[in-house]
Amino acid sequence: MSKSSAITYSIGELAKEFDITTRSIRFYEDQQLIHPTRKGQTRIYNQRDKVRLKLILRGKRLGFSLAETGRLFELYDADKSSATQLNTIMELIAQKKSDLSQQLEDIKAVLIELTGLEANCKEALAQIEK
Amino acid sequence: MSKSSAITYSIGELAKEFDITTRSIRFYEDQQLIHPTRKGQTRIYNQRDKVRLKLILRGKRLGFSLAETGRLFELYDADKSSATQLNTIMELIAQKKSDLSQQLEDIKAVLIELTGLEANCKEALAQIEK
DNA sequence: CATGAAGTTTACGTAAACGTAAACTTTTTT
DNA sequence: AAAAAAGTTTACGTTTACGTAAACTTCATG
Repeated sequence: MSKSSAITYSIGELAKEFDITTRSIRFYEDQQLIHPTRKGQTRIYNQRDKVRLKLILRGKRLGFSLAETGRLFELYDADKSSATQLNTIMELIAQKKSDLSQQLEDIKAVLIELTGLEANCKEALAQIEK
Repeated sequence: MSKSSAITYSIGELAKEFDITTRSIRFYEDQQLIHPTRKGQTRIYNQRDKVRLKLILRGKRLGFSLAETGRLFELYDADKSSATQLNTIMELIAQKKSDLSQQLEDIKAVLIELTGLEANCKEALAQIEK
C-alpha cells in the first residue's frame, strides 16, 4: 500500500510559511539537507521536506550549523542493521545529548540572571517614581 | 576602601584556562567586550575581565553573537537613573527572556527526540544480538 | 497575446569570528 | 648574555549562511 497524490508544496509556499527566503531554501538543498523532486525545472516539496525545513530552523535557533543538522538527519536515516554502526550512532547521540544538557543549564543560568536584573530595574524604577 | 593588589592574569593564563587562543582574547578586546589594562605593552586581566570571558564563552555556547553578548554587558552596566532608559532596558530583557524560553523548549524537544532515537537504536541492537 | 508573478541558474558580495603567519619586542630561564 | 618562551601589532585568509542581482523560462490570466 503506497500513498498516492500526497500533499506537496511550492518553494514560495514554504518560504512564506516559515518566513525565510527562497534563496535560503535552495541553499539548504545545495547543502544536501533537503531533496525536493522536480516537475520539469520546478521544485516540488513533500511533507518530509517540510518537516526537515522545520527541523533545520529549530537547529538554527539552537546554534546548530547546517552541517550539524545534516549529521542529525543522517542519524535518523542511518542503516540500523550493523551492530558496530549502531554503537557509533549511539555514541554520537550521547555526545549530542550531553552538549544539549550543557546548553540547557546555560540557558537556565542566563534566565535566572536576567530575571534578577529585571527585578533590579523594577526596583530602580520604583525609586525614581516615588 | 579600595582593594589593592588584586588578582590578575596574563593572556596566556586565561587562554589556557578557557582553552581558547590568545588571538581570540585579543579579538574580544577589539570588539570592546573586555578592557584589560596595560603594563607597558602587556595586557593585564583582572577578575572582572575573567568573568566576562566566561560569559562570552557561555554566550557562544548559546549561539549569541559577540555583538549580542556585548549588548547584554551594556544592560548590566547601563545607567539606571533614567526612567525611560530603564523601560528600554526592561523591554530588551523581556525580549531576551522570551528568546531564551523558546530555545529552552527547542532543546527539550530535541532531547526528547534523541532519547527516542536512542531507545530505537538499543532495540535494534538487542534484535541483532539475540 | 503580452504581461506580470513565480520559478530557475549562475555568480559575485558580505558579515562574523576567528586562524595563520610574519616580523618584532619583552620577559624569563638557563 | 644567549636562547627560549610569551607577548605584541598588522594584515591577509577562511568558513558559514545566506543577500543581491542579472538574465532567463514557465505559467496563469485579464
